[in-house]
Amino acid sequence: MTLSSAEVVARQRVPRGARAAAREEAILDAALELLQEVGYDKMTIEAVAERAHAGKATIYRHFPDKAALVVRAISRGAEVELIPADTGSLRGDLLAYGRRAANSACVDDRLFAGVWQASRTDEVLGALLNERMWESKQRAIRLIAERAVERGELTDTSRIPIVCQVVCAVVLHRVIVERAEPDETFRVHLVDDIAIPLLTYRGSPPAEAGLGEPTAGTLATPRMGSVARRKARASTGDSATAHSAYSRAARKS
Amino acid sequence: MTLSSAEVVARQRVPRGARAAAREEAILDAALELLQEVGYDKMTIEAVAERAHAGKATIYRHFPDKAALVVRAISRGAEVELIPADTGSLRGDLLAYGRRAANSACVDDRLFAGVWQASRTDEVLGALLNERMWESKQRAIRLIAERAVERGELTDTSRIPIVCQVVCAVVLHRVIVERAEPDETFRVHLVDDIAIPLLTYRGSPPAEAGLGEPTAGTLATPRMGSVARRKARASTGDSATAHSAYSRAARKS
DNA sequence: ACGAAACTGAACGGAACCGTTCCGTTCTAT
DNA sequence: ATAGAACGGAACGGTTCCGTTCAGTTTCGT
Repeated sequence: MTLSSAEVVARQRVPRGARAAAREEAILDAALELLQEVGYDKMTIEAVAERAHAGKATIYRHFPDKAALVVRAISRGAEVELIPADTGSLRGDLLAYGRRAANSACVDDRLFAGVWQASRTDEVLGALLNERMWESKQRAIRLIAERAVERGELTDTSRIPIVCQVVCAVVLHRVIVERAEPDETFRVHLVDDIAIPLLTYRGSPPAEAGLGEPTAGTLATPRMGSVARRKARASTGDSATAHSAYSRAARKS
Repeated sequence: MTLSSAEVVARQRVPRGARAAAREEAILDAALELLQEVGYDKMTIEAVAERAHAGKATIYRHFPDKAALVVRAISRGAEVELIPADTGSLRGDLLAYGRRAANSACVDDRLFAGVWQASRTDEVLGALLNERMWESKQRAIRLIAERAVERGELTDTSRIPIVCQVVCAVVLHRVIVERAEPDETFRVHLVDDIAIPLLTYRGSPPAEAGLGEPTAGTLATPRMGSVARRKARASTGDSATAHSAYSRAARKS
């Protein structure tokens, strides 16, 4: 009569042991590959099973349904955070990070494009994408910029958020719209022609008036939950203090 | 025995007349709406028929299949090119263009995200997206920058392509990743904190060494055909002469 | 006004895919 | 070594969607 909640919720136990872990890994790898190759909708469980040399039954023994499999597959790669190396200079840090992050950025962005539609109706997936595609990279670039401030290479911190946004955006554009890889030529271009000019620009400071939330009212999907955003803020410690009105408004949401 | 090619190819004639044109318009409108709401894969012919108050048979009388319907729907909106108004100043032109283009950019970018996966295996769709999402906007921004050069507001033309790329990228990022609208606050930010700093930056000129094609070899989809690209080059007349090595390499492809 | 063309709505076959179930085999824990 | 857990493979219902066909109605051209 008294069933533990685990027994009620988990209708069939998830397999344990060494073999089970190996199969699960193969399944998640196959799923992640297919997600960026054909996207969420065209990724079939049968195809995942075939690529992982697994039976469909095994997949459903490990994951309750397709959505859960996708969420697990995507969150798997996001577990290791990429800490930018300290090369001693702002430009060196940016280029070094670009080299290390190029491959994963390429994968991430294609993944993002393949899963974006599905993430509009799946809040968990949306939060996951937001973290992996965007906030994680924001943190890395912010860290690099803050080290440059400590070195004295940079005095104006108000433009750091802008560069985070622009760098992420241009890489996404490169991979998705231009359909090309972020190769070395591109990375040098991104650092020398875009990031550094924006960071060192000495004009009137970023506009301070006219805040206001971005008007998300007409968007079909509710904006992201605040969990991931709060987590990001905590981990970066808000050490860059002088942000433009725009970036402050964006963070507040 | 002697059948005209039209009779052979078109197994059933496409309806003619005033009513047919009206139905076709309603169908294309419905398709375009659904494409940005749910994406290519989840857009069903039944849903298009229902939203257009049309029978499915009518749709298949006008279009051979789903792919053709989607291509026609997307190419429809791209027919009117948005010519930026001349307000007398660079900043004014950029803001004015931003205001006029904000709505369509929002639609375009969501559309892009919804159709991107399908465009990887459909070359026609890919070329269409490239034109509508990217080259069309590039031309507009380039025109604005060239007018600023004529006015004397701008002397260094080498950074114009960079700004085209960055502006398009940041708008896409705003709509797709940040999932917010490109409202007035954002547009001012984009112009004052990003576009103008990049255009007026006076550092060492964009790098001249290390050209090389972007390595698109590992991409599953063949890069864009050259038709749309050639058209874009012809219409802008190559009047900005001094481009960085990066932008020259990108154009050459 | 009247025949032809075009339309809506409904139904259908065929294919794909999800999630489940069964069976015979292989691995694992003890 | 052996019992039981986990596996691959195949098959199955149920659902969805594509593309077609067929009735019955509305609109157009002449």
